[in-house]
Amino acid sequence: MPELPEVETVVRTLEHQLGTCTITYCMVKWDNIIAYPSVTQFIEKIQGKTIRSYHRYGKYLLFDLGDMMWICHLRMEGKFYIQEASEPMNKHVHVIFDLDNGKQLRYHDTRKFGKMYLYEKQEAHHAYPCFSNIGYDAFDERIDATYLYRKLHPKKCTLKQALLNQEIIAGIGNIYADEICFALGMHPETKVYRLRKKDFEQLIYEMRRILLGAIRSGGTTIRSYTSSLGIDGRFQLKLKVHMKKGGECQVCKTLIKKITVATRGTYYCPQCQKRR
DNA sequence: CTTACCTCCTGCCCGC
DNA sequence: TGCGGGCAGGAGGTAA
Repeated sequence: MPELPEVETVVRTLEHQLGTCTITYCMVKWDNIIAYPSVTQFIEKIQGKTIRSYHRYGKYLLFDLGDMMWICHLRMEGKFYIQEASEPMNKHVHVIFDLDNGKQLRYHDTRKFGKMYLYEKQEAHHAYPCFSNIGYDAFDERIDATYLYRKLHPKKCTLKQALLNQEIIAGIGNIYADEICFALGMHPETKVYRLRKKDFEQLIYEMRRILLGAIRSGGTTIRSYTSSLGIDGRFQLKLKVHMKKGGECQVCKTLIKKITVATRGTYYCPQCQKRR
């Protein structure tokens, strides 16, 4: 499940491996991947465009095409591969881009949950319809304790729900939400209105420390996720609670528990993480 | 406003 | 060994 660090890894890898290149031909094999505009329009407009730069916003990838912006969300299992046209086609490749450097950029997505958008380029990110409900990126300087307190203190939701809410902080998914709760020593079901400004300062610090650590190790791999070019992240070795049910807590040796919070599988240490 | 539930999909895991 | 059922999960949608 690509979250902020994995998407960052994909962006950096594609930028490094492809650089500036032109899309000469596009083929869509599963229509529902294309969220906007229509499949026909998407193909028509993207062919002939040059990828000028690569960006990330929350969990979204952005390809700057000059006059247009191509935006992708990998959801659960989306991956990009750069391959020779002669290499065998995997059955889970749903969108194919021929490039002027002779290679193909292939979008692979086992569950077909990913989405692609193609818009006229806008000045600001929030001008794109797919970002209308997306808040600041986790590394955006506008996220500070005051901002989080103002946004979250009136809410009745739990800490884990708040971390997963892309309208407040963009980029955190199920894995890092669990890791951040552990780092804070807070139970994932702690109500956010119990948190003080000081807690939010700590939250921002731990969130960025964990996300940066994951970016440095190339993103996390759990079951399905590999960044483009088959490079696996190695952060899974450093996960402290996520997917560790029945394992010993590294701090206190208590067994890690798994519960469900807002329909998400949630892992935590019952000793280190207390409700407030 | 909040919560609950449904949809999209496939692979995996379980029980028989 | 195989088959059917249940389940996970990011985000958007709708209903209550």
